[in-house]
Amino acid sequence: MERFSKKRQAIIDCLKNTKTHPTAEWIYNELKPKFKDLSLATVYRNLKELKQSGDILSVGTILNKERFDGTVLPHSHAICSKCGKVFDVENIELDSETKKRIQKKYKFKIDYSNIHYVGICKECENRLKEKNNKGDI
Amino acid sequence: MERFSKKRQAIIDCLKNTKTHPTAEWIYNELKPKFKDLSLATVYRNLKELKQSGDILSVGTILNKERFDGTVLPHSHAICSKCGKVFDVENIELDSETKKRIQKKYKFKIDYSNIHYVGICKECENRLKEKNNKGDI
DNA sequence: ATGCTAATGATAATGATTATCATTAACGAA
DNA sequence: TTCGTTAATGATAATCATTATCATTAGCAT
Repeated sequence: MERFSKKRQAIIDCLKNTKTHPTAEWIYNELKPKFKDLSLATVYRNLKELKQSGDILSVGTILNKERFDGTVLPHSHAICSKCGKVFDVENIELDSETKKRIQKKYKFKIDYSNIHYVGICKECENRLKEKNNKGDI
Repeated sequence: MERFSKKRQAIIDCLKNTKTHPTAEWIYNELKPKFKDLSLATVYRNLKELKQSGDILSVGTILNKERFDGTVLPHSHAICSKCGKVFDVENIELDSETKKRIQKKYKFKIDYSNIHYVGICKECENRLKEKNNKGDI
């Protein structure tokens, strides 16, 4: 039977209390001061379990690292392809006719759908401009 | 100046000629019989470059492996969360008002958007049923 | 307080992807 | 056609995020 562990709860809280979409390592560094004996393995283990139980979500693998999300209400993500920054974005309802068609055509049972808006955040755009200007000597 | 390499062309062709959404290793195994001296590194290298140049797309990292797509016309994907199988799905136009709002609110320049329909394919559903029935002895 | 075992810490192992570097091959110029 | 330049490659070591292992610790029912 599952037990109530302080570290698991801290991981959940950490994720619920940030608007960012952290990696396992970020959460580890965040909690380490409070739990001196915290192990990175514990963070990975719990994130995996919490994801399976539906208590948290995964945004997917961005820039080679999995990113997590404590907000389970339906919403989308805007993702910067340069720095990997993620913003929560309002949910939009997808055409249910399309969903039905997919389920029928592929005999595929849809559990949920994700929308990712991929692009460039302001900071990265500015940084790229800088670089270009320097090249124009 | 970029040169025309037979192996790069074969990798592109391989991707354009399959309806699946392969991993680097799958492509490697597919081409190995024709190019006895093909190296896995060459496949990885080219996929990375082709992705950057926009000649191919990445479906994302599924079950810990990056999956590629030779179809660059706008479309979506249905993804089985059990086996990782991917189906191409008709494109649907997302609400442009929402996009404008995102760009303004986050000062975020959207390049493109992805829709993933996550669920369970027929084969996996059947397999799960099997397993459950066996448990009911 | 005791016993059971889920949860953890430390760390080795795994496995996908990338970097390195010597060699090969594409291709423009002679 | 041959030659020279250098992009592309093969082989493999290195990287690094994630997972597995196992001895120890700590929730919690009794």
